[in-house]
Amino acid sequence: MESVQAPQRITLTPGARRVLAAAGTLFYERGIHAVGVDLIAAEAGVTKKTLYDRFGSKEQIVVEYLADRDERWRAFLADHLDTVGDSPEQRLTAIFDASREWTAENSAKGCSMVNAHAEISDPSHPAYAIIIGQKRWMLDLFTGVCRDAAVPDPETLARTVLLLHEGALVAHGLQVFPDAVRLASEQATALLAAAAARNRQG
Amino acid sequence: MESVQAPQRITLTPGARRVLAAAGTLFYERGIHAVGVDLIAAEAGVTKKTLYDRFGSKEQIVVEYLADRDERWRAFLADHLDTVGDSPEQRLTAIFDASREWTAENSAKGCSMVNAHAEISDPSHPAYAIIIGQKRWMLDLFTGVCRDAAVPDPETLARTVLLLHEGALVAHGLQVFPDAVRLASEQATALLAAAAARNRQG
DNA sequence: CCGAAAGTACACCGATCTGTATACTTTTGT
DNA sequence: ACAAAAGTATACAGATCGGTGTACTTTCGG
Repeated sequence: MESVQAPQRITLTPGARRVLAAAGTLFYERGIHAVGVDLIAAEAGVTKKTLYDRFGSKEQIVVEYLADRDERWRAFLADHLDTVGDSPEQRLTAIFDASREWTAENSAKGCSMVNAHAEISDPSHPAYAIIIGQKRWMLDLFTGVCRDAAVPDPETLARTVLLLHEGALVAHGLQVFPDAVRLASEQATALLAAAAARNRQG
Repeated sequence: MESVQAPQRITLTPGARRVLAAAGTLFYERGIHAVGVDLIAAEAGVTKKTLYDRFGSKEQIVVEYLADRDERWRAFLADHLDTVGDSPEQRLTAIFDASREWTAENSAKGCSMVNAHAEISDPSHPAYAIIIGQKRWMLDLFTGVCRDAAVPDPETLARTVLLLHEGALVAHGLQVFPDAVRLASEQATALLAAAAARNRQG
């Protein structure tokens, strides 16, 4: 079943692909409102005409930017999950390992969804659904892992793991201390192990 | 001792105070780059001349906005800490209680520092020091609490508590699930208690 | 081989952006 | 009482914003 508010996507011609790549870097590094369409077009080596023929509006570029990043993150994560076994411990570790790689390569300034949310005030903006959707999806993912583990309250554990994960992205982006995602990983797996042990004894 | 990079502050005349109040609301709710000086002046009931006579530039308004919010948060937190005893458990709970109140009243869209960071690319921007400074200060605060508690590794525990705290602000701002700060509070205090118990036994 | 799709080059539009200038009035501390 | 500080009203400047229009060229699958 599709999401209730699936955003409208466009077909990506070669030029559109370069626009999306340029917009992705610029939006993430400088912020959405700080980047103009002229700069995006110039950076992509494309005329503004082409840009508007493909995307129609700057808002649509923003939507494609977030949807594309969301898509790539989920694929990246799926690849990592495919390499490990079915045990909850292994899967949880794999998720955080993926996050660690991803942040090192693509998210030095923190989570693009959180950052985009800071610049969008209107909840009816089509990008809103993507942002909230990814966080809910991550929570559901953690919840599935925790349910598979034999723990007393998988929903609460999953929420706690999400807090650690989101906190780590922030701490990494603001460079509060080194290797925040690794710490989050260790603490999350420790919580899972402790909850499982507690359940076996109680 | 003062911070190495203390930002330049201005004297707040009545007009400047209204500008700062208006800018605070607008910047937080709509984002910094999305708000123009004309709107700030109009909302403050002040002419643009007055605005520029007091602040000199929009960038300086941004600096004052963040410095003021940082100042008010620290004062708010100090008030809460004054009402409780010296025990680490009480102080940690007081910090999260303050956060819960603060987010409910002033931070429905997440942490203003994190949100501002999303819009500022230049690390030499005077606002940068304020943003990073607050997070480091929060980490130091948590570290102090954990050191006072008899736990094996207070620095790591403090970092973990910071992750829970920052994660909660994000989860609250994006409304991933209800009462995220309360969950973070419960989990943080549980971690502190567990670490203290482990230390007494080992 | 040909037509449609995709692209280039470039001029242009109205709105909005940060910031300034001029001339005058109100508030306030001593 | 008086001068300095703080304020109003308003017009303006130059740059940039998102977005459009026209005329021409390139690419490529059936």
